[in-house]
Amino acid sequence: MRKINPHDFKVARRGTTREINRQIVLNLIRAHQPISRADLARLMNVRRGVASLLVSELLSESLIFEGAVGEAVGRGRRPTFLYIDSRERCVIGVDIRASRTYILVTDLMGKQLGVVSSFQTNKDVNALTQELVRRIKQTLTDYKEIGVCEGVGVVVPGMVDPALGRVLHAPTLGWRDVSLRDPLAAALGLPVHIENSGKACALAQLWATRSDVVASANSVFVSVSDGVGTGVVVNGELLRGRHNTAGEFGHVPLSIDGPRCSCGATGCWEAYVSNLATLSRYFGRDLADARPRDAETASFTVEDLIARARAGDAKALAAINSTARYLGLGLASIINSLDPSRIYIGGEITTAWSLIEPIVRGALRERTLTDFGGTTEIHIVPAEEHPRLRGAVALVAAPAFAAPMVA
Amino acid sequence: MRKINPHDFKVARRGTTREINRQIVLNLIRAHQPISRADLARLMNVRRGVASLLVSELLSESLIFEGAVGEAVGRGRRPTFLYIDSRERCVIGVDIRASRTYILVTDLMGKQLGVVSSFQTNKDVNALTQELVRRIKQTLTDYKEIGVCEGVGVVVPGMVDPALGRVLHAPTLGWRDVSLRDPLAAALGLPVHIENSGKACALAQLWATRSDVVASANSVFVSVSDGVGTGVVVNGELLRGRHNTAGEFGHVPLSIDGPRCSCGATGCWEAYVSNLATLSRYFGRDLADARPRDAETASFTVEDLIARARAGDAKALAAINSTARYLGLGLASIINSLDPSRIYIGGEITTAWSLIEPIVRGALRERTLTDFGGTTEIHIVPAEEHPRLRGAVALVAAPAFAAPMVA
DNA sequence: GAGTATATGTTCCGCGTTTAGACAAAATCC
DNA sequence: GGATTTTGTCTAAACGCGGAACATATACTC
Repeated sequence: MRKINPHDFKVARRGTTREINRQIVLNLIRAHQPISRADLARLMNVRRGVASLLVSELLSESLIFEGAVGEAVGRGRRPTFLYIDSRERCVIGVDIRASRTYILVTDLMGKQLGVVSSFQTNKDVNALTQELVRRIKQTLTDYKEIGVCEGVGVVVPGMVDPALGRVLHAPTLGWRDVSLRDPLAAALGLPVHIENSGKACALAQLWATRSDVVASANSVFVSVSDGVGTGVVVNGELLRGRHNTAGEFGHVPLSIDGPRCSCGATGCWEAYVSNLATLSRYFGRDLADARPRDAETASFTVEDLIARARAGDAKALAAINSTARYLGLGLASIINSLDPSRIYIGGEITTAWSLIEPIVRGALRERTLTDFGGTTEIHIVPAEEHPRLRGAVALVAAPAFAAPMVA
Repeated sequence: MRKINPHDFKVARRGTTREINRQIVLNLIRAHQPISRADLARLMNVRRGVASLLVSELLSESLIFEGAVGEAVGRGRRPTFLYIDSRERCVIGVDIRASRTYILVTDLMGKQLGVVSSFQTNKDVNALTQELVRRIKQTLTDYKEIGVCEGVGVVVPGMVDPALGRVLHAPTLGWRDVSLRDPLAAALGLPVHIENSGKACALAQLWATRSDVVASANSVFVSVSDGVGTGVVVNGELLRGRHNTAGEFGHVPLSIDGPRCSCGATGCWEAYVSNLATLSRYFGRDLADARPRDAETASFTVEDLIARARAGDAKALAAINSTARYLGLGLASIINSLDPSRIYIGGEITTAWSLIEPIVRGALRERTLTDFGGTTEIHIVPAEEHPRLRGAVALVAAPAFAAPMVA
């Protein structure tokens, strides 16, 4: 039951019906390919004639293509299968992180086309832009077979204004109101989209096409690494809020008097569950201590910690279990406030999921308001799936499949 | 950019375009009445012919009516004004609270038609249902001029399944999985809708037609009274979540080690800012103390406390200021997680808004992640506006104006 | 191997709805 | 009283769904 905004609405035009159904066909092909016109008509509950016309429109725009004739199930004419046309079209995803920057090339369906390449992040925006341009151009010329590039998606760990294409604030990069999209787009001659990495991760899961897991239209992505990034999907749409800053659950407090957080406040969830917090707990240091780690501990990662815990180091296990508990307590807040169908968790700590799940679940049950809450689906997203890069790619690929704005 | 759910979508039919535009016209008349066909056509950017046809459809269904001919602005034929037809049609709103139950009759536009009546809540569901039926029938026969009743909206302080029409859990009423809608509907012979009161309050603000304030499509309603109820509106739609339990910000913690909350957990926002918490703070009692208040303090309300504070009672002022600070800290969590365009606050504490606003704002700035956050619009909704009853009414009236589900 | 049954994909026409423009009605200005 | 302007209605064209017929292609049966 959505209210029509009487000051900003979209009237349905003569072609609106067509536009809607066209997008539905496109999405059905995306989700069910290979699929025949007849099956499309059945799924949509329209006559085959309508489906045929919609398909021929998409064919003429070469958004889809006719593949081989399929095998008939019973008797009768065999169906011609339709596919999203991702041949000779590619998308580039860029994940800028504090330490390194990653690049991935995929097709329009998000299928990985090469290896993930990376380089050290130069925090000078101009230098970074130049290096990105160089590497992207290199990639596109090196591999001619990947075809035309449809666009570049860039995700950044910070606040972004996607409309203006600017990074408003990225603390770990030291960026404040820097222009990123337009210089990149100008130098590459390609459309560029930028977005916050937490939001992009949520997008990636929303738009993922996996046969085993159906994407959830109400979900939250929680990325636990140096900080805690979150992205929220409501009704199949990314929750942006007034200033595109919605979804910062990392800075909702567990205890307002708790340890100091990188954001300046105290007791944020992030200050309890970030990798830094977990390691600090292990090394017995004050969580609020921001001094650089000494040489011994500088290269010690959460993965190392988990390895030690699995090897029987009780102190390591205790540190991880503690993080697990706080993780669950924070997830409970997300569940109480949003009641999502599913929560995705990414980040290094998830490699210990088998160890920590019972503790997370226990904390969850402790603080969720309803019994449902404690049973909320939790999906672990391993780092190998590159959720941020997938999200960057989705920024480019998804708009073509989105529902038209109407009413 | 909404994703089309490939397993649950709505194909656009031959009449879908018209359905959409019909609803737009209805909403424009609702928002701008009195308005002429020609003005509708201009607002919608369509030909007058189309607007005329849509209007005549609505006229034939007597959803709208033609009023007097308006005064011409310049020269030319004078416009015939159109209005939502709320003549001879009424809606009944019911607000069930732990202590008392309130009834309000309005027209389809939510205009109050009589006085708000109330009676002591009988916590036995059957008895309460019978009394409600008796009183509603009485009201409808007493005032013939209010016309046909379009339906009854009921709001309850607890978890509701609007689809099944059941109250799943209402702690203050002691209800657990009770059937409320169907018995009422059967006895009254009228459509009945039930919903959680916090969600209804948010609905009320979304659907309110006020010339001075434009409703916000991204807002949060926070109701501070015995407990803390919240309702969230995203993209002009009530946020329900998987089990219709979304929006329980009252049980997001400020400090997990804080005072015990009615929900069983500790340190919930509610445990810091509810009326009980404020009063307990004044009386110097442990916030976690659940013992019944003694005779002296039993009838002492937050309003009394505010009166004392305004009269110069330093202890009273301190108690209120403390609540104000916690209120701001909790609102910061809402802003960080949802970044709404506007927050509505209702409840007794708001009568002290002039006293507490600087403190609330200060706490807000302290914990919001961005500078925008601290400037989020806050609207006070006074009790006299009966936001819960308005919400109950909106449950009945709003569906007729809602956007069609498409794509 | 011919005939029959069944499934896919195309084509044609009907009808509802927007789009465009003409026209009548009503009011003001000169 | 005539010109001008605005409202509201009406008609024809274009568009796209709805329904059904038709051609095509395959498998089964005798």
